Amino acid sequence: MVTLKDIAARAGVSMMTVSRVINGNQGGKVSETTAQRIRTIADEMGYVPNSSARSLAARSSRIIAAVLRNTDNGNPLADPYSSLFLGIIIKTMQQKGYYVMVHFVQDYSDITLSLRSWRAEGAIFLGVFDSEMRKIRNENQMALVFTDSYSNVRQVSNVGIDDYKGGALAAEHFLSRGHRRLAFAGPLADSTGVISERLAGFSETLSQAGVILPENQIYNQAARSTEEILSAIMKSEERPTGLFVTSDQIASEIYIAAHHMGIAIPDDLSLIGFDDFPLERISTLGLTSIHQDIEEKAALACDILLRRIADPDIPSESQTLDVKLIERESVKYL
Amino acid sequence: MVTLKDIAARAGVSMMTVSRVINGNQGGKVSETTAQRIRTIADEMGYVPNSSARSLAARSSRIIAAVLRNTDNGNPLADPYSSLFLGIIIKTMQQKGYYVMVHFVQDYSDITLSLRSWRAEGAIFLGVFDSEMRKIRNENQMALVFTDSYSNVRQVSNVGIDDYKGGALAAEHFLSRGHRRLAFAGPLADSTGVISERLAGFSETLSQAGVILPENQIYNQAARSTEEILSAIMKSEERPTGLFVTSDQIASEIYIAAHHMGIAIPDDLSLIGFDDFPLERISTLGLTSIHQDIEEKAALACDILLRRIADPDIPSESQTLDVKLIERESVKYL
DNA sequence: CTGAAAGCGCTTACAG
DNA sequence: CTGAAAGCGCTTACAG
Repeated sequence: MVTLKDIAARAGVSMMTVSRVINGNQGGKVSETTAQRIRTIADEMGYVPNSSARSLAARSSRIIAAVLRNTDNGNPLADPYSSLFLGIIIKTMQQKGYYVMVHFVQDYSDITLSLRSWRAEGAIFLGVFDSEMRKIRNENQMALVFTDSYSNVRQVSNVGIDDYKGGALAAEHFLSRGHRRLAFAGPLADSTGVISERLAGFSETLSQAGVILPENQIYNQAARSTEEILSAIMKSEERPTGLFVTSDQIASEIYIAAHHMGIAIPDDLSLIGFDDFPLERISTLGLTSIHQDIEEKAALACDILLRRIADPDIPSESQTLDVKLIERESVKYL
Repeated sequence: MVTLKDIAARAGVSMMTVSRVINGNQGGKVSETTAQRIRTIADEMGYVPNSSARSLAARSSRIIAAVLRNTDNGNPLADPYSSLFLGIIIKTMQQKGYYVMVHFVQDYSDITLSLRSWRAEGAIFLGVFDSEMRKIRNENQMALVFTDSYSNVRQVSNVGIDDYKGGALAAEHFLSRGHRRLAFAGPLADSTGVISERLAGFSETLSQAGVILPENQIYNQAARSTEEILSAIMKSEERPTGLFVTSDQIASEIYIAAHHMGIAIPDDLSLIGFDDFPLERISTLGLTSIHQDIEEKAALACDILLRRIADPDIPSESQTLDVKLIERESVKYL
């Protein structure tokens, strides 16, 4: 391995001069002539700085940790939403000269280790960490940004969307189309803020219009297959005419199961999804969905993180992005 | 930050003794009594080893680089296949005590930098790196494993599947069901070995049975929308009765576009996908598909990499996993 | 504009 | 079973 020392020897200068040139000669501290010469030599020798050494000496690692909740089935990246999000983070951070290490964490003790071992300068959390948030923040003084959190812990940066409004928009849309009997499906088991907010927005908006979302029309999609849910809906005494699901992913499965079972969407059952996931499939499907801007959300998370790294003293910052309903053809006029 | 030195001072021993205990007291070199005491103190003080320092001193980083080809649209993790694969790699490596850094690379020069800067002990490449493979191997003496490569470079480890056979199986299945006019769709632009092998296996097997796959029934899915392809197929003079696509992802889009356009699968058009992607959607769809075991493939890539890290002198090792056809209901008997 | 010294927090290699 | 010394490859902080 070529080191600064090797280059210094070859160039007949001190390591410091080489170091300054490699690091961009801050403030014109090295004459352009020597700088040029050193750059040429470094290139010739194929010099690549040793990040560990730099990290150790400068106490600055340029590492960002992306922390994902390890799901039971075992692959956090099986979820297209998380994958897309992570991809944007990696790309953005890389452009800014940071390295991204990805950590899947199961329980709390994993987290501190992940963050501290490499002296990560910042961390972005994907998934639900509400219950550990306070401890994470207290034990780790680096820049942290959470996503989609509904914890009440103060002094924590978070990027989320208006999930309640998303549910409300779905309800309003159904109501405006004349629907009065509705159903909801989502991964309730998570009991994450995100899902319960969407449900709350949906059911409360319905209530306000005098429409009740019956308890038995709230389906836990994590516990039952798509077919089971659909057939339960279709067999209901007071059969729902519309179904709101908490992701386009689920909506997609509903479409296919429906097609299979001879249920026409929207003729037999209207459907609203969530995410407006940027995929040809979703638009071809003609799925009406609550739009959230994943790109913007991820970019914002990076942005906040980078600002906190640059100045650790700025106050924590939480932002809630707006959502809107994208109307396509999956909701029928009654 | 708590350091070895702090612990040593508190315990009244040398740094070396602490170091040995922290690293698992290799070979019972420290008495269990002191070891116990040191562990307690380390826990109390919340000691987390500094990986940079360790990496620098031991010349062993315990970092694995996952290198993904940066796609034009910009997010390599928008592809569910890559995401799933990466997830398995991260999970597996983490279990073995390695850290995974993810790099998106555009052109060749990015790669060496990514690998060397942190002195990664190994790297797994996802995507097509055939043309740079030789240079990558020559310039980086760490353990490397490529995936789905069709380069003829020797002394390189690769994990792939029998893509040709996959195409052949699809052809045989169509033939056995009486199909004689067929079409193919995939991202030809890539001109990756993977896609052209699948095409070759498909078209050559057809040829051998006296069936020609016409040039104009080979669709470049990267250049045309799913609807365009479908309508081109349906408008053909000699209308194909079956379509083979190179991923379940594409098949999924075909289903939806077909549904939209009033084309029944398999009644109007039979369909075979590729991957047998582990998703409820695919099985609900009833898609007949060529199965490849992504879990096994990723695990194998990790396995080979770890063995090469453990012993750099073992010969490079390329493995080709088998594929099989999973029959569901998307191919009609003619 | 350039450099000598000290140190970041560990491990290796040796000595006892 | 334990430790003192040297060094990994850089940067910081200072001096000139």
